[in-house]
Amino acid sequence: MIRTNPELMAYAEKLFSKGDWDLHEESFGSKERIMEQDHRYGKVYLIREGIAKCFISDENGKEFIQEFLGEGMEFGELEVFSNKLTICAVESITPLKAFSFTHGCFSQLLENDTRFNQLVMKALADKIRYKAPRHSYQHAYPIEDNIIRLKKLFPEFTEVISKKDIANYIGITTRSLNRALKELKEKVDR
Amino acid sequence: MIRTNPELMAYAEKLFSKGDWDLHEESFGSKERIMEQDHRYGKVYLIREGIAKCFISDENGKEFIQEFLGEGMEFGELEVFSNKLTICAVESITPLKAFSFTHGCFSQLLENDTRFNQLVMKALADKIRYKAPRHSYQHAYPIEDNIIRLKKLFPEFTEVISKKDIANYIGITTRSLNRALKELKEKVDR
DNA sequence: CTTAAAAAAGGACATTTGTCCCAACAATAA
DNA sequence: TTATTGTTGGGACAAATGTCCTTTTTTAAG
Repeated sequence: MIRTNPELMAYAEKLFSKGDWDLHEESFGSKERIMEQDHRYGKVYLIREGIAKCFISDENGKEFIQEFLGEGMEFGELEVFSNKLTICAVESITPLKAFSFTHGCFSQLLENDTRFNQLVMKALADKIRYKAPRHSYQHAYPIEDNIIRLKKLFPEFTEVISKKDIANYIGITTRSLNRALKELKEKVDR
Repeated sequence: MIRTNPELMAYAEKLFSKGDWDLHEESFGSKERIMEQDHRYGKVYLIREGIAKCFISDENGKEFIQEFLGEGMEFGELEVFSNKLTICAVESITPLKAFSFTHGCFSQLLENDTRFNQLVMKALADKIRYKAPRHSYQHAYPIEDNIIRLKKLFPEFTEVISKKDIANYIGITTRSLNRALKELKEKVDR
């Protein structure tokens, strides 16, 4: 549920400590908006510590959470490859520390550092791999099954992430989430 | 709705005609299964002509269509980056012509051909960009709106793609699709 | 042309999920 | 402390969607 990428994380640490790249560290408090949807930025971020959410919101203000980003996850990288606006907003859930690459620096690394190139490529591939079954599962199974699945994957999810965010992640209303949670509990008690 | 990638297409043509890479062309009839889910293959395909569907199916046999692949779209590439099993099955809808790269050839191209590397990276990024709003939209809006949207994007979609596939793409049953289509028609007639 | 098989359309009913509320209980600021 | 706002939990009803089945239409096969 909260995605991570230790390999990329480790490599970024190494690049940072070497210091020959234009790599910075930035800090954010919790609930800070780091990127807006449909905007243009010149930076790519890589989370060093903390959790953020990446979401799309529609004109009615409904949020649909794409991913919860943990250590080693990047965002803002898609806009390096195609010169378009952001599709997601990103907001910190906990306080955050992140590396920031300028687009220029990121491109240069991609071009000159084979290992970096591979890791970024793999990170993109993983994002695709991860999304596919998730959405199909959410459509095909009742809410309850989805929650059971989340609990297995990430037992303490209710402690870190708000109900609203969980609902927006599954793509349902909080009302439906509560109903499902209640029915689940009743089943366990019996 | 049916995705394409002209840039990558053009570049693959060029590579093919030069002939110094181990690149082959393969042909398939319609409704042929080209890749199974949860399997391992040693090839990456790039569609030269025709349309295919890429889908996940669950234990009950329900299909959820990820993408309709048109000219210039690749599949089987994710498995080059992480050594895992396929997540999707791929089946031709129309007769198909496709380039096939061995994993080895694909990797070498990635490493030695900067332009190819960029194009593949961009193709991955586009797959991510494309998926995000699609799923959020499908959740947030009633079926009717989704169909109207599809019609605008791709007016002739009912002629090429079966109702069943369209339903599986939107993530609904054929019954619901028919209901929505009927109501739409009635609205237009009035 | 005839028959079988597949795809499309839709009726009737059950179930799920959403909408619109309101109440209880924090956490926070004044 | 007292408002105030936000989060959580849930009741009652409405709307959307799915399930199951039957009928019609289209396509393919003999």
